[in-house]
Amino acid sequence: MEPTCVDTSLNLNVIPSSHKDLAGEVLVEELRRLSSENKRLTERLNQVCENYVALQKHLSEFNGMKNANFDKEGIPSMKRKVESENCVNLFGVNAYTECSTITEEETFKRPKHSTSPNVSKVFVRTDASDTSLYVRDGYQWRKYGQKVTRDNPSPRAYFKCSYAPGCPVKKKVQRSVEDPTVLVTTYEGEHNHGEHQTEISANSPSASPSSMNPSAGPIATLDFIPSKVVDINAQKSSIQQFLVQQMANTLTTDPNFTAALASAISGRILDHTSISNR
DNA sequence: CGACTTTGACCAGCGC
DNA sequence: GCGCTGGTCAAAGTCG
Repeated sequence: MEPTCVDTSLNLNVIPSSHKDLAGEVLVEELRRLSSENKRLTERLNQVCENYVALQKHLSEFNGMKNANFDKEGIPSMKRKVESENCVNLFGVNAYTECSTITEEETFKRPKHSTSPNVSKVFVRTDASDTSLYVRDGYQWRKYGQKVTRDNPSPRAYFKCSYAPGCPVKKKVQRSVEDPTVLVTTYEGEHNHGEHQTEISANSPSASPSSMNPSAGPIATLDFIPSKVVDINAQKSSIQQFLVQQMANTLTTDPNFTAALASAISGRILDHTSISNR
């Protein structure tokens, strides 16, 4: 399966050569600026696509290795660490990916936790300057502990879902060893309350559904289903959709771009009417 | 005043 | 059995 990337490059080199007045020059300048910005975004997108391809390759290699181990031993090894090296953030700022896995280590090593077999990980990139351990995901969490673990100098925070009374879901949040700007969030269990739109981003203490503001920044959105094997094609298309939406949002919310577009269209219309009036 | 966070203490599993 | 480690508890502090 060949990963395909969305071609979002825009042809912004539509510069009317006959228009040499002041407004035209401003517009040309604006178009140049937008062209360079578009180029930057295209480069960024290419980088994301490359990361995605690398991740897919990594995943297929890992799957091959895992199957080989099962064939050889019949049972999964309890010592294997399977997750942290195989889950990579696909995006840049405040974006995430999900690794729907059941941690073998936790399932077999600590029987007392086997009542919550659904374990999944989410990676959220944050600002380098930010040291908080809060990940906004649409649910309300109550922190009940924090611990420094042996394999990671940054503390691990423990949260329980307080969105509904008696909800068994817990999550652990810890910064990645390799990249301290990445928050690794581990979810355990399933919510016993109704479905809820989940929006994942970093740095929102005590995020409650009512306090969420979708316009407050780039927030990735997707239905979060712990431990379900997500179809890779669906993932791909959702990623592409997300990228296109991000691009469209960036352009449509940019007042400079919309103003330039409006003046360009009105200029064209005026041109057209003045020519037809002659 | 209630909800939430912080943080030290405690508990249980695991390896030696 | 003992020490290490991760996970949880609960009292104290903080905030709106």
